[in-house]
Amino acid sequence: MPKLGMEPVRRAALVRATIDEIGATGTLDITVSKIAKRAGMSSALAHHYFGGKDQIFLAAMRHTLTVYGREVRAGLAKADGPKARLEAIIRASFTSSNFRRDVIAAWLNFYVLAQSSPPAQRLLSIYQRRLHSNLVHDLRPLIGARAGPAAQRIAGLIDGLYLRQGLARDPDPSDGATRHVLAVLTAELKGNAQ
Amino acid sequence: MPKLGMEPVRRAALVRATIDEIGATGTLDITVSKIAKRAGMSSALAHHYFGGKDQIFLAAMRHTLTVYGREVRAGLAKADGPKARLEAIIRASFTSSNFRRDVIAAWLNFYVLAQSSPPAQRLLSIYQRRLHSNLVHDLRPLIGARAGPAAQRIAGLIDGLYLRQGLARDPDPSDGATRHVLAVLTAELKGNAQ
DNA sequence: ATTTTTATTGATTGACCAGTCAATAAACAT
DNA sequence: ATGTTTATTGACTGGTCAATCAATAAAAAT
Repeated sequence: MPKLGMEPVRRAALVRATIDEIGATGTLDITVSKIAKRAGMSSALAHHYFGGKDQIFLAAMRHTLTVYGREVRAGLAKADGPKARLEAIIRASFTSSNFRRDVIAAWLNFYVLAQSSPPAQRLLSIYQRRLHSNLVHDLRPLIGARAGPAAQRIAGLIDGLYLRQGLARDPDPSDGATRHVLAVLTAELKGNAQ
Repeated sequence: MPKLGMEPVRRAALVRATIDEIGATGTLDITVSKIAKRAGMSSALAHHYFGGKDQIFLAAMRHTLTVYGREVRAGLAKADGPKARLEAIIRASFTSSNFRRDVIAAWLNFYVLAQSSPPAQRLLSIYQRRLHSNLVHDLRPLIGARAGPAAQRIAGLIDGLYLRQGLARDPDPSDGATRHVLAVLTAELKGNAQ
């Protein structure tokens, strides 16, 4: 039965199945067999393509980060001027593709893993640095030297609201979180945060 | 050898050992045997007093929450007026006893667990509601109807900065986080966040 | 035609671990 | 003295799971 060129198809299926499985259980305590079954293959094949459980999960997070990065860039492309660009960055963090229950569950487990796994820590740092430098880039022309601290506050607020929303029982539309961050952005631009 | 009245001693030792062990590994993926060894007893005894692994961890989080609550109350007792009280609440979240690596690791794992464990979810809700109502109580006299949304932003910022600090490699003194939250508080009080 | 590469899985191994239980013994109660 | 409660553990059980491997087979290359 072997059709050639299956590798990318299988990898993609495993990545999606991993996020689905994490979303279904909430935990990273899932078995390779379950992921493989969800992706329609044997666990041996999953090992064959990824090598091990950690690498499957890291691939899933790399994918999540790629999707997020794409959304940020898409938003920035349409934005005109620093303020519009800042709003685009903030909105991108709460788009429906990043704000789904399963994706949030993956993020939470990713945070936990980042404490003990250097590759996960590295991946997380990439996300954090990118967000920070994106924010600073567009805050600087508006508030100069205060851009750095302001960016830290906004980034912290994004992560915190993301976390809180992920744990809320009611699936509040991401609107609330977005508006909250925009409100703080406004305050930062008015220079009243000190 | 049995000395009587060991139960509270053993329980306390297990709670402390649990947080230490989580801090050492970063994961909740720890064995009862490891915890028990760290606490100087057999795993059977740990099971005897707590019943199961989940219950040991929940007890550890209940303890953490108790310590945190005590610190909030201690801060509030010394504060005079709404603004000083708000500052006390914020400072309490970042005291050295809550801001230790192992405690933060426990929190992260607690967030993950809260997605799938109703008792953990309940415990987390208690923390969140308490923080929110504490903030609203002292924001209301200062900014009236805007207290609710402002409290959500401040609570989100606290959680987000806590999370970010927990994942940073350099153990930045909690000062930075505290100052950031106080800065946003100032902005909220000036009424410029919308 | 046959060798090599790619795809695929069932079965197995080796390790780990949560939870149980029977057994031991000190303290206390009667 | 005898019985009961509390403390304690070594040993065991049942189950789970990551990772490996040998075996099967289709496609591609020679």
